[in-house]
Amino acid sequence: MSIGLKDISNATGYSVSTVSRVLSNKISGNSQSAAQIIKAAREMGYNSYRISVNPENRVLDIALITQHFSEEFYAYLYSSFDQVSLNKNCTLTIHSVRHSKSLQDDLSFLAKNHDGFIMFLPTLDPYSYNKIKETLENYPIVSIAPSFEPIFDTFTFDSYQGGALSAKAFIEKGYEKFGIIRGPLEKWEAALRRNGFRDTIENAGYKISWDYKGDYSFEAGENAFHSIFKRKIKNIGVFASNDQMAVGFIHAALENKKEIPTDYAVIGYDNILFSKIFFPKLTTIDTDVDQLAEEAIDHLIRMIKKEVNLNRSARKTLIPVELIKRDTHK
Amino acid sequence: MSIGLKDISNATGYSVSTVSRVLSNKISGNSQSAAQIIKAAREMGYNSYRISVNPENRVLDIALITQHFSEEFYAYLYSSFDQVSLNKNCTLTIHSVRHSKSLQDDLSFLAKNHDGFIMFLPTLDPYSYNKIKETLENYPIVSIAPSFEPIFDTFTFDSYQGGALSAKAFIEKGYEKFGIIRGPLEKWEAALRRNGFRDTIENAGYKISWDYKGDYSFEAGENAFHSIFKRKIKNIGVFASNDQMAVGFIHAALENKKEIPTDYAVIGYDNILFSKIFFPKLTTIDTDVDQLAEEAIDHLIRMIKKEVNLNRSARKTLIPVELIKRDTHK
DNA sequence: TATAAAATGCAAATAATTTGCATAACTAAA
DNA sequence: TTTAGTTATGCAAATTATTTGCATTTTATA
Repeated sequence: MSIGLKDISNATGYSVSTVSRVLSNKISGNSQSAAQIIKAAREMGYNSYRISVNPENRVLDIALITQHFSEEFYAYLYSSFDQVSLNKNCTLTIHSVRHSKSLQDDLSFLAKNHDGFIMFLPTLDPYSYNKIKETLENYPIVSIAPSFEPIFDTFTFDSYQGGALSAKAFIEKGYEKFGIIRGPLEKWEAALRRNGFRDTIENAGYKISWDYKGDYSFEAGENAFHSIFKRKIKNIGVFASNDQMAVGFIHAALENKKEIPTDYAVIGYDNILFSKIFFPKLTTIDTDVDQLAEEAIDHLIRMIKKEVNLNRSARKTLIPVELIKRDTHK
Repeated sequence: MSIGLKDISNATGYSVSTVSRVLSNKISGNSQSAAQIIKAAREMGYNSYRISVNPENRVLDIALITQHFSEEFYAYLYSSFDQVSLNKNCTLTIHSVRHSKSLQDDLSFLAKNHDGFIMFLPTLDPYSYNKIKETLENYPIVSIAPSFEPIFDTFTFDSYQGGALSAKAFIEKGYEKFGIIRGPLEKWEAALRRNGFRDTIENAGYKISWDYKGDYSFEAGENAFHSIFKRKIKNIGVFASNDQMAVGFIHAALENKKEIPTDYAVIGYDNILFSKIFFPKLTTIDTDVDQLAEEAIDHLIRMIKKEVNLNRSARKTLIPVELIKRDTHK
């Protein structure tokens, strides 16, 4: 049922005529009441274009809910989703809730103007996720943020596999000492990368002899080098949980006249643009954002078309990752 | 005047009853007519929430019209505009028209759902800009793309000043030989950066002894080095039109055992994240995207509130840039 | 080509919005 | 505090928009 003046009248307590006059600007507006009515109209989705038409015939409006950060990854993400949604005949709009004052309200509003959400909110806590699920019951949502227990159907990269691939690459080349520069473990994907690496090393009968707790920053990589340098460990395979830390590590190593990969072999994670530019070129784990976008949007469309049962419990789909062999290991 | 079934009926040739039935899903939909009607409804903005209410009392909906590319710069741009629009009590949504089949149609549609546009379409030709201006007559639009002759009120970085600052930095440090790695000159800002650099060099009584035509890519920077290396020029101040080329140049120089800044001093442009990470740390021109966003949105809001006369000819505002002195010159 | 199912348009019925008018609330000046 | 002028509000009537019953046409399928 679509929202009319009567609904806004009920919600605000003003008569239908007043609501009408405010909304057609026939009243200059005691700013009090006018603002109140306008706000309600907007929030309730007065006149919003979301017809009860079969989605089969329609261009779907999809919202990518994210938190904008000034990182290359976000540009990749938006670019991929843009391309894919075009191919699927959807219109994609991007909304940041990074500075949102009330996530519930913002999402409710967006839900009225879109057919479904792709959500990338990696820093959101499970409580808030559940709140969203309650508020937007049965609304089509796909999450692409790594999480332990998914609240919504989730598509995310196989971080465990990424760690395992790195370990395998070192083992195959005959390394016998292994180190890791971890990401912040409260981030689920950082824990997975570490576990994948560690389990594979240990299954092969080795162990991790050096473990540095980083925070994904370039500086953490530099500090990691100084830590390992002090301990005079050498000829070791180092798995960095992201490329920034890997680059920071190598940077500091080069400043200290060390050789890469002779003294320290390094594998990073993310395959950022600079990883192939950096000297030496970085061996790293590549994530195929296009594939992620493709699968996430496919699934969301099926949800919108009610081809997926929204009442079953949420499941998680892992997108495989790949090792790109370059010049910092071997 | 708001759009009703009658208007859609007129536009499509179907009776009001048919339109009504299609739009309320009472007809399964001969896909032909149904699709036609639904499309028209969407395009004409049936039921779209854009009330003729005084913008004073309202949250403004602003669209950032862009072309998504996987470059760090876009992440910066979105992040800045997101933050600023929040402070100004606006809702910002981001729309890519990179793969748009009909720019006119897409923009017309967006215009019905937003109060104004921030446009960043640096690759668009003047003809298309003029087309947009015609189609969306009197609709509030601010452009932030560099252009020679602005069609819309434009806020853009002072690229000429950037080139001039680089030249001055070299001259002050006593350099007497100067080179430039140009961006593609069909890009207006690349021409400006070059002109600013050249004019300043020539006004000081010197001349540019080496000029390489690049395309903003890392590889162009590498090739630029090989070109200058063959010609055995040394002790020269090289201004690269962007950081990627600067980094490419330095990268190739280091591979060939040259010293930076001793053999070649380099100044880049953009201050990308990696410019301070790269070894040696890159001297570069910094652009304050937050300031750009702030001024562009301020102006757009004034346009929406009709505090700016939309009929006067478009003007261009230049946002100053700044030289960040690091380790690749001196 | 026959036949059933779906789509369409007209006009009537219903629903939503706007407006005239009377009254209430507020504002500014005496 | 009073008062005149302005603006806001609600009721009910008027207008406008949308939906629906019914007869007819078109389309799809055997």
